[in-house]
Amino acid sequence: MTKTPKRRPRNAERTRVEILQAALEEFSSMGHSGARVDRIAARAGVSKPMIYDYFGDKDAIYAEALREAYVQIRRGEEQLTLDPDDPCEAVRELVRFTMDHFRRKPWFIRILNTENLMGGETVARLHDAAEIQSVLVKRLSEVLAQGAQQGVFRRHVDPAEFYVSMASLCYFPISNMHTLRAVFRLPIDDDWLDRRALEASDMLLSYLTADTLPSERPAPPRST
Amino acid sequence: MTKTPKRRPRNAERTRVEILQAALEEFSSMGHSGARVDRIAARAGVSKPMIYDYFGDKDAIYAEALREAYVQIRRGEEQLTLDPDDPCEAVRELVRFTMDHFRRKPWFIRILNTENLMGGETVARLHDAAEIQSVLVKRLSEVLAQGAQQGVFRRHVDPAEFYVSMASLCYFPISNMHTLRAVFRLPIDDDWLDRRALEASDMLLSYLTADTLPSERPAPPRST
Amino acid sequence: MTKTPKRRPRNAERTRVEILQAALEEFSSMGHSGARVDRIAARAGVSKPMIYDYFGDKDAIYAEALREAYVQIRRGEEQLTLDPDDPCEAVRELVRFTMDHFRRKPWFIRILNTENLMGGETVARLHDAAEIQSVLVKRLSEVLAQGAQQGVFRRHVDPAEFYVSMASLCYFPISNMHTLRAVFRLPIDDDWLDRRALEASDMLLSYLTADTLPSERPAPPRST
Amino acid sequence: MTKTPKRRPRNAERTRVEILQAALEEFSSMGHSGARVDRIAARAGVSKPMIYDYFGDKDAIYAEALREAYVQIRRGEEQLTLDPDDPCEAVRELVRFTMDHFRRKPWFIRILNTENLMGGETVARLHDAAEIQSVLVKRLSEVLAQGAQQGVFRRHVDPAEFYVSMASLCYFPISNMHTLRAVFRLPIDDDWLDRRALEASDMLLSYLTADTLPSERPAPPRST
DNA sequence: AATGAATGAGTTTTCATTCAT
DNA sequence: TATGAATGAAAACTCATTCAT
Repeated sequence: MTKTPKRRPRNAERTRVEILQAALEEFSSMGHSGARVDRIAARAGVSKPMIYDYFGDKDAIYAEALREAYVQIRRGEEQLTLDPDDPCEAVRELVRFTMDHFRRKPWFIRILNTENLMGGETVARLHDAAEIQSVLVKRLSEVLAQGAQQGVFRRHVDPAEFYVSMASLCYFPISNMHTLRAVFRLPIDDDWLDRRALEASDMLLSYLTADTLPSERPAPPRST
Repeated sequence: MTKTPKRRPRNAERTRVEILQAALEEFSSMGHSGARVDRIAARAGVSKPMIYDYFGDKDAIYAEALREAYVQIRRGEEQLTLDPDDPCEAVRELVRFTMDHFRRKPWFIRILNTENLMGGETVARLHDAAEIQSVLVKRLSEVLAQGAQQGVFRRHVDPAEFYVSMASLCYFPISNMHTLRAVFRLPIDDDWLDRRALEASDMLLSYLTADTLPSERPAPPRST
Repeated sequence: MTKTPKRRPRNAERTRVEILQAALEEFSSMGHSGARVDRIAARAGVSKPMIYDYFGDKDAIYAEALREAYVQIRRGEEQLTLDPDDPCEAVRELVRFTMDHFRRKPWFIRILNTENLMGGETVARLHDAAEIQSVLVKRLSEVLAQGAQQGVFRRHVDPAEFYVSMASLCYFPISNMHTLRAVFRLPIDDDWLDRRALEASDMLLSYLTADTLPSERPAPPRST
Repeated sequence: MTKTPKRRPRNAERTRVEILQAALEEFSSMGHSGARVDRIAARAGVSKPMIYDYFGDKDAIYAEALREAYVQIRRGEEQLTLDPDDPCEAVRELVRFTMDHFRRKPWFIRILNTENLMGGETVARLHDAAEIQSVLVKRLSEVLAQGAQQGVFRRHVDPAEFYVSMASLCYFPISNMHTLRAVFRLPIDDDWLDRRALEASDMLLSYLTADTLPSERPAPPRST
């Protein structure tokens, strides 16, 4: 007869990590108010008091979970390698990576939505928030420079602004999948998202490779 | 001696509308779980039991508030007129309108986020959800057809898919303004959003007016 | 078959008073930390949320209970009448009254002890604390003046200081009855307290009627 | 490689004493329910399980802390020497000593209050409680006898009862200092307590040296 | 012998919902 | 019709106590 141990073994670091991932999932699937400390404890296989021991209170766990979401995406971005000789392909790769990360780690989008719903008070207090996505923007910056130098891309495209456009096109179809499905009857699944990634790339590259921007062209002659 | 009635009799329809708007604001600013029936009552200037009389329970109010958000945007869209002779300008106008609606009625974006966070169960049950944005898609459809006929736009662009791209570019900078501000230190204000609208138009029109899509072009010769 | 009403009838004022007395008893018998909101609710025959509705939180109930204790003793003091022609008897009456109030309303002493254990933060914030025992001190003041005028009492006895002495002699035997019983094996009961009241009166009157105070007398000649 | 022991071995007796003093301070400043085992451990510089090893459970620590309070006061009383030839001065010295002990070891008064709030169950079970203050009562007894023999004090004064009066006058101004300050605006500080000690002595000596007690004197003629 | 880690059993507090007038 | 008063059920948080190393 084997003794089933009633307590989990003493392992502070492991416990901390498990609580954090559990919290990330709970907060991102239920929102801040909807999240339940009991469920975080259950998901993490830990008793409730542990959570308070490790983190303090619900808001503090939330803040740590939010930071964890950023840390995870940064880890992904750091592994990204881009071909410096083919800026167009590099842009495609960036789009694929972004769409993929949003898709594979659904809690990232969800906890960002939660945070924005709450007015961003917590992210404003994450002291290292700014560094977090710096990796991606730096990569993007290099790609844009490379493309411009090769004469393939227009010049003077701001990397952060361009990142916002790219992120927009990847974020919205995923974050709003449920309402889009209901309202437009769109067939939202992995294939559809792949096609969205392709379309996003096309759109971004059309913009980057256009000789002149539409807003700078002369008004076309009206058809009479 | 006449009894002064404490309960001012109210116009039933007006009361309903006031509760609905209060609910919309409460749900969109606090999320579904974060919303408080007390606060909805207070915002609407009504007693709590009234709310239960008119709507049933919290979920029912939520569902009605969500529908109300869609109804409001449809009302806006119906007033939109587009110049049939200038498809480019029409696209610009659509972008401006969309960005503006998202900006002026912040609860629309916020309640959509809330609904998507919750998995879209409620919107799936709104029986007329599909009709709701039909107006806009129909307008868009006409614009795309017109542009194609004039030889200005590429052919075979799906209006719903194109709408998703347009909405993405308008939605994300607003819905995620707080995290963007914290992470990228972007100067998010009305001017910035106006510039985003311009950039979105340029991007969309580059895509629509491109002779060939980047993904269909032959791979560029590598720099040696 | 009579319907047992499951809810108490709607009567805000009565409910408030009942919660208050229940709180006074609970806090005074269990101390601040030992008091349980559940028990206050049960004693008052009310559900827990009512308590929070009426008072706010545990500390707020405590503060109101403390004030109530003072209000109750003031009500007693206001009914006290003293014979102006017989200052000695008046002092005896005051002692009897004080001892009696302390004995009959045990929560008064107990909540004062609780409050002093906690450092008096709450009483310091009761804005009308100072007026509360003013009645008794004023009565006492008149009695001392009367006695001085009749040549029975010494002059220049400060009424507040004298009150402290009187209260000391009445308070301690009651507040510390349990430890006194255990340590001195004293037969503490109503009779004993009556004798204490008599002894207190004798002591106070000896002091008031002494021609000279012991501390002002010449040192007695040492016995050789 | 030698393991540096994190657990410094400690002198068992010293550890016990430190825990005890920490417990005494914690219980007397927070009350029985308000006391926290964590804080006792922290104050004592010891881990929580240590406390359970040494004492058993919270109630057991409380009981030991209460006994410790009595033990400490007894230690003080044993050092007290009184001039047998000057009973008045001896009484004064007793009062000064008592007031001083109450003032210098504030936890004594506070833990007695706590114990009395709890109904004295613990002190009733301290098997040597009765001996504890025997020293003081014995000294007092000798002083009273001496005074009576010298013809300075009345006879037949019960030492325990007299002790209660003396203790009352010293205890209450200290134990209730916070409420007295708030209610009577008394300037409670060391000087004030010194004056209280003097007044207490005067009162007690007036009583002891009075030829007849007020309660045994004929009623004074009424003023007409 | 000593303690960091863990938890069961509460305790305070909140909130959607309903009754009684 | 309208609402102040009331509550059951659940949530966040605490704390004495014990296990495992």
